[in-house]
Amino acid sequence: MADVAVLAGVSLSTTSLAFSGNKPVSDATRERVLAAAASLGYAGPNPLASNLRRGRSGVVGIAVGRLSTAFRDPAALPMVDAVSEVLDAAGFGLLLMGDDAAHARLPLDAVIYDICGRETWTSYDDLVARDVPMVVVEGPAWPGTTFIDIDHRGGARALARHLHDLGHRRVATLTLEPSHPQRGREAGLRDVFPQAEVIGACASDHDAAQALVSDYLATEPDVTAIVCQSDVQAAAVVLEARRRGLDVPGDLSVGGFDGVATPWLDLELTTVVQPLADKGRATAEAVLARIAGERVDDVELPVALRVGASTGPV
Amino acid sequence: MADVAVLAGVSLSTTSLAFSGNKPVSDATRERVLAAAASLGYAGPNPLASNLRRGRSGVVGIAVGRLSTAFRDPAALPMVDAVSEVLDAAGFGLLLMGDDAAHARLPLDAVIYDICGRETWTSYDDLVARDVPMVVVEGPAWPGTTFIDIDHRGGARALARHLHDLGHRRVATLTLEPSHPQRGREAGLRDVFPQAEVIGACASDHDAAQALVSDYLATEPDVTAIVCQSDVQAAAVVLEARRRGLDVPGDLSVGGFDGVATPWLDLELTTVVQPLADKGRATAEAVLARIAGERVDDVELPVALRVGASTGPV
DNA sequence: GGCTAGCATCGAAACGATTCGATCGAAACG
DNA sequence: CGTTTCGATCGAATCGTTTCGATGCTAGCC
Repeated sequence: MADVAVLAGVSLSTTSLAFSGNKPVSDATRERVLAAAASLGYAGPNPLASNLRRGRSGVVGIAVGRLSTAFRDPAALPMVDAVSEVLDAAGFGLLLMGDDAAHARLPLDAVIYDICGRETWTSYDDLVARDVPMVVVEGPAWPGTTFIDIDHRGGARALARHLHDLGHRRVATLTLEPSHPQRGREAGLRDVFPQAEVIGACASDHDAAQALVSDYLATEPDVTAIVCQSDVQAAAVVLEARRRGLDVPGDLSVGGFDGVATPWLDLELTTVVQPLADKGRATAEAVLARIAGERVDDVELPVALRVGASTGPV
Repeated sequence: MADVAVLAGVSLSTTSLAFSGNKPVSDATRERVLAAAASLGYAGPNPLASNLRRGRSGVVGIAVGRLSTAFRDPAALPMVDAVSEVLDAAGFGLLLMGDDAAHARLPLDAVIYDICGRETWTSYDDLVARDVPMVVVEGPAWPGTTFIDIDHRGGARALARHLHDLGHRRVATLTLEPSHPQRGREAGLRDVFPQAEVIGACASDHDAAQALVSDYLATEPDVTAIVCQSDVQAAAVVLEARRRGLDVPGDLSVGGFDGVATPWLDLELTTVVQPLADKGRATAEAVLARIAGERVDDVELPVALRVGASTGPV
């Protein structure tokens, strides 16, 4: 940059300003600087140096655990997509943080913890020590973090009421692996069906859900509805029920959660639709605000029951 | 860090060495330094400063286009997963690069372009100017980049031969949107069935494929097999064929590409299995080598035909 | 014509580490 | 006991910007 300054006949500071635009520079000067840069093959301020000086890297970490697990659930993508969109627009990039890596040396301006089932993350203490802002999505409300969530309990309760209204009284549920959202969703169900039987817990994964439900249905249980805690699970339950000759919703009603597309299913699920993109945007905005040093309030987003064709009267 | 040095009674350089381990430091000294750091609440070297000095950020960008599109295809995840794993182990993080964002200011040590249909990327020129190493996976072989690919053509040809051996002569194909892999796969098919009819082109997306095939099958075409260029497409074709009362593979054989799991399908697809994890590892290793300044040869990985239950004799 | 504003520019001081080459001791050797 | 060797430690230079406060200059105002 110094060479560019000399060639353009201006000072180093002016050259910097010409690139960053942080203070007014006359058009003539700016053009002279850019021309000099071009002729010297200078590609603009070195990001590393710029980062040090500004105390900011423009990189935001997102901890989602193993990628293939985290993104297998179609609910994850639109959310991360929205995060990425907002951050991109603000000039920030999104860095995927694997499970256990030593991210201590990476230049992170903030970190997002998304749907983390694990109650502890190896990096948490370190990030606290470094004073890196953290935003937790549907996870435990750790001290010092900003918390973005949806109304798990309210949504689950609405779905349960819908089933109750249809006359269902004997209901079983397939839960997620122990994690934060799981608790609220199960609680909402129990607000209406305190006795609901737990079939088992598994990730939002087709095979796992199908296996659990297959075993369960083999016992010819006396239930008229199964409430799942994700749409992927619900889709698996529908397919498995049919495979066993049950009609959905004639013989069995099935409820989901998330409101994602299940194109391989020729039936619209009754489910609790959560505003995935809004959640992502709220998350990204919280991140930006915290990076800017502002105080940020926790957020809880509403959900909506969508009645599809997978539930019906008893 | 200077304060830590003073408190520990050593020089700044020794303190740095105690943290980085780049040169031997006596155990006693290291402990003293770490203790001093702990008592001062010093969380280790500032990554930003470290980055500038070392000329490296530890961040590798991966350009995949829009996330929700890129990761909807289950073939994408295991590959990125493997990339992330290798990079993590080497202390690098993976930064998702959206479509058009200005990543110019981000501190990137290298960039991966994955399966990019677009022939140009807005960031390419800039990265060349900055001299950032680039690795292109299944994309165009731009000058200066390292190229990781699989044997699209050979795989597609093997699948085509398999169908030919089963007696098929009238074959149609569903192609991907124009992009690099598409070309090789279609070429492989035409090595055996030069006249194969193109049903249409769409992304590796269930709905899109189903729509295309639905229209096509409505014309009651005179074909005995449909070759798809991804498993997601193939699964959609199977379901759509069945919906129209066709038996697979009795009335129609269907071939895929990728070798990913399609758990919602009760039938194993005949497909070309590509080594997704190997591809990811090869990519990450190429990235690391190029960051280290080594010359790296292009890579082409083999694929394998897997005969499942979606193809059968005419 | 003198005075104030305000814009463009500049100099210099950070930002917080890493690393090269030199120095200092103590152990190993003959 | 003198010399060599090697590991631990240290000083100082450097990485390439950004930004604060100051300066000069022109334009506008009464």
